[in-house]
Amino acid sequence: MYRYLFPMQHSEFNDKQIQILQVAEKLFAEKGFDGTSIREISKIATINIAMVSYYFGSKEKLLESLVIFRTSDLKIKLENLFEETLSPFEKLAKFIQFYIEKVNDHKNMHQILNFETSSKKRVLDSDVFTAVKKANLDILKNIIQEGKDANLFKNDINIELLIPTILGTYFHFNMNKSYNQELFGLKNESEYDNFIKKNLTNHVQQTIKALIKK
Amino acid sequence: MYRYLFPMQHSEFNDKQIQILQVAEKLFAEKGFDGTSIREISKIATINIAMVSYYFGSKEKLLESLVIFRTSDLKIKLENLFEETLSPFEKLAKFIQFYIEKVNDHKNMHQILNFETSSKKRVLDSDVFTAVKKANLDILKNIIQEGKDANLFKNDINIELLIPTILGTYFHFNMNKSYNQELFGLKNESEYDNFIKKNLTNHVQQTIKALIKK
DNA sequence: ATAAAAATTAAACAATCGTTTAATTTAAAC
DNA sequence: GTTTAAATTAAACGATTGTTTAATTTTTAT
Repeated sequence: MYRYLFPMQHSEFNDKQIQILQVAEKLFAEKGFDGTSIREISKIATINIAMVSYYFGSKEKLLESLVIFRTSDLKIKLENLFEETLSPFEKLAKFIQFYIEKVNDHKNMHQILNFETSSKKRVLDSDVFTAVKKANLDILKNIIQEGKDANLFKNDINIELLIPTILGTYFHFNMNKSYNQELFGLKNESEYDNFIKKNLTNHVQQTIKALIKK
Repeated sequence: MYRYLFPMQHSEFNDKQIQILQVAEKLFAEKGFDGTSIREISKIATINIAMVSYYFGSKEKLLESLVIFRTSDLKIKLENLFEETLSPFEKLAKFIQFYIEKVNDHKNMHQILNFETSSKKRVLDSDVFTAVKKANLDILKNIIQEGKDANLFKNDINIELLIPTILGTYFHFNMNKSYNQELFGLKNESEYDNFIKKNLTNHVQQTIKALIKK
């Protein structure tokens, strides 16, 4: 009997651990942390109940490991965008497109984080997310500044409030999924996803553009 | 020993029931439905554990009763607005202000609903909310139409996506409360609430206005 | 091939969960 | 004031929770 008691800070997870993390991510997103039992995770992941404690120590530490496992995926990488010869408007549109795309790719993790960060039950190490959020915000700030310098964007823009509008629109759309599926006549999953990629993304792009253009 | 076994469809709740509902609302919002125990509710509401089953039948039915208890509060009442001699721009601004104000007044209930409607654990009677959402949407549609008729608004507006932007911006701001408190230097609760009432509301108003104005 | 380490298992653990019980107290009706 | 109904209580219920145990199997290293 061996025990993984060291903290998993550098996401050195083996295949079995990743298998557990993926099932946990799905179930936590669908039913919430408190609404998901270890037995349920074990059953779907086809492992023994004891393996969760064995690999992660506890249910809470499983959540912490999941966060560590996914943290790197939350950062948007747009550094390359700045080297391209795009106008500030084009850069902004791409930023929005990539951001929504990224968040949509990891919607389960974001669903979990949205609940956990507003919940008073558990305290997740928010420093990591704060850093990620600020890094993503800085990318936007640079684009806006470029547009200001080129005399294309307004000067009195509250950049910090653009993120809530960009992501908030997406999240709110997703939080009312079945309602919106009916409202927009999106019959299946692929139509729904396509609507996000095209219509919703375009709506957000147009919205932000209208707000900031001089 | 008597038992309240009939369904509570018309929110005829007595003082004790309302007391329980208010505590439950707060705790469900803070810790989630599954993260809140009946014993915890009872303790804070200073009632006996059995009273929840006595009055509501079960924990799930307590949630259903809570939804019924609050449903009427979710509708925004703006009929009077149409009788005023306001321009479509002013009406739109007022609509946004009232909507955000209303949602902010019942943020706990909305927090619960946001989780429950996206959760696959329980199924709330969504017909009620769908009706409320559509009614609120219709008010906005009327305002937009008025603006179109007056040749003030664009003709190619996707009205259905305006709501996600209006409410999504607010919800996303609230979901990252502590992050935003630091980012905007909002030291206490009243400063935070004031920021929503003024800055955030103004931001949303400007955003929607910029998007739709011809 | 043997020994040590790691992985996996079934079973049991105590704690907590929502719910029900039966008895008692309080309030309402006559 | 007596009777009936409603409200409230402490205690117990069985089920489920996360976690640990001790034994066994599998893998790795020598």
